[in-house]
Amino acid sequence: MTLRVYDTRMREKRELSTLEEGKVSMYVCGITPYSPSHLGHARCYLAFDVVHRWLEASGYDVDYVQNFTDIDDKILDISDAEGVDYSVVANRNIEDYLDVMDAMNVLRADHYPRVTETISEIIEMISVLQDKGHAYVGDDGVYFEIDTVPEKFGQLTGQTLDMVRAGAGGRVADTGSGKRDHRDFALWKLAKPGEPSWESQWGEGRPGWHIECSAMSLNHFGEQFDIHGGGHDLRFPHHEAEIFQSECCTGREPVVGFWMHNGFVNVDGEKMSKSLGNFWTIREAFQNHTPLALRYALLSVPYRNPIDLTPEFLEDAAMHFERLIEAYGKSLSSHADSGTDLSGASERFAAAMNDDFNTRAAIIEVQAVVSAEYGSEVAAWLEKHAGEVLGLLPDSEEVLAGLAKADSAREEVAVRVEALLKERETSRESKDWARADEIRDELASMGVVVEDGPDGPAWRLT
RNA sequence: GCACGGGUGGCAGAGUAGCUAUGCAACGGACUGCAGAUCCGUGGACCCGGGUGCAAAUCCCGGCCUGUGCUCCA
Repeated sequence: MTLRVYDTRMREKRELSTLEEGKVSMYVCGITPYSPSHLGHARCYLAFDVVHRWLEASGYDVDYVQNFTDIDDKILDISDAEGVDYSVVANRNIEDYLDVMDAMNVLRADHYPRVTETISEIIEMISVLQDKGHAYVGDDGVYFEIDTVPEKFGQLTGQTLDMVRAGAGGRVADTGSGKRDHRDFALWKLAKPGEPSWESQWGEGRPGWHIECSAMSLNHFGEQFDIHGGGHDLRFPHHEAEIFQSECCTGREPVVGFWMHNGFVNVDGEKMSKSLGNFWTIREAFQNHTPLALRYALLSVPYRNPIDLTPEFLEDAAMHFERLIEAYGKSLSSHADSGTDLSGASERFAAAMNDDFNTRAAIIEVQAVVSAEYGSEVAAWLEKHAGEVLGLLPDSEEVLAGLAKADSAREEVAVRVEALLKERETSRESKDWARADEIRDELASMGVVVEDGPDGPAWRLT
């Protein structure tokens, strides 16, 4: 069985092939830490977490790099407003990001390079580009000149130079900068008074947005690497700019084997984004749903499709998640093998994941196993698939502790409940339905649900 | 406007030519004083119009709708 991955550049699913047998170098564009992370971020890093996990489960040795853009205009805006150093804002939001990702069982990347720790490599890369004639110095910074390699344009979006040159339907006014052409992009921005800056041969300044990723990937992986991931919105200009920078710097192409882009989280059919202001932070979402239930929700749609976030969607996922945990807990406590054959489920699960990481189809297999007869083999299967690969399970100790806690809560009220149930049975025998229902209501107010069955009433706590 | 995606039953979402997707919801039955849980079962879809094929949700052409990108953005 082969793993097929959709590549944005070739616009097709292809069998994964890597530069080095058995190894995968993966770079995913990280956050700009100017505010707490929102659900759009969660979706992205959850998606690539599953990519990471499945590659490892498939036997690959994955080297995963994710950057932090810890200096940027918006960070500066906020640090100005608060009267603190930009690093305070960046560090605070990076911590928030790592916390919520940990809570959602996102495995850490191997490296988290920061722009401010990559300045010398960035300057080196820009000067190579300048030496090779791809960059020029403008009034306010250094720019990449698209016209030096026009054939590289449009690889991820299919746009041609002419159509962008034409002015995007009149939307491109003056560039307000020292660019020669509005399609050129900044490599180095000269500092305005009071801004944090670093020394360079072009003057005090800081890196443009796109160059960091090229410098970091070159730094960690060398001239080429296997997978580059990020949100769909980064295809242009960010990722196309990276192609220009990296390939013009090293002369090697393609810089990236597979470009992967995740779809958006939408609210009312519109992209959730900080600029539109229609976002929920991950922490806000935690108030209504547990981190893992949220993880379940966001993985229940294939990573390239948009997710339309509604309360119903989240509640549906939370329900499935609870069933999963219940099944896992019961399987853990049943020490005997129930003899269920799970090989078909394993095969279908693997086929789903091998088809461009189709977590939706994989979760359907999990749901099928959840409704199978519980036994120790079910616990083992769930740990391997729902746990290791999808990251949906808490520690077994935690689940068992939850069960124990529920048991003791049950014990606490058991005597009283049993007494009331006995009285209710007496009422039922004498067909005093009013009294029987009254007792049931009373139990309900204690959080006890009564379910009559052929063997008499059963009860559980809500 | 241009580019790239997507339009499948109430919802989510598989399916790239022929054989039930699946889950939730709905409906029916069993069970039940009622309710709930459970079990069994049922119905229901392929945006529109052309074309190619013995056969199209699936391929081709046209149209419509929608998302994203073209500006900071996961």
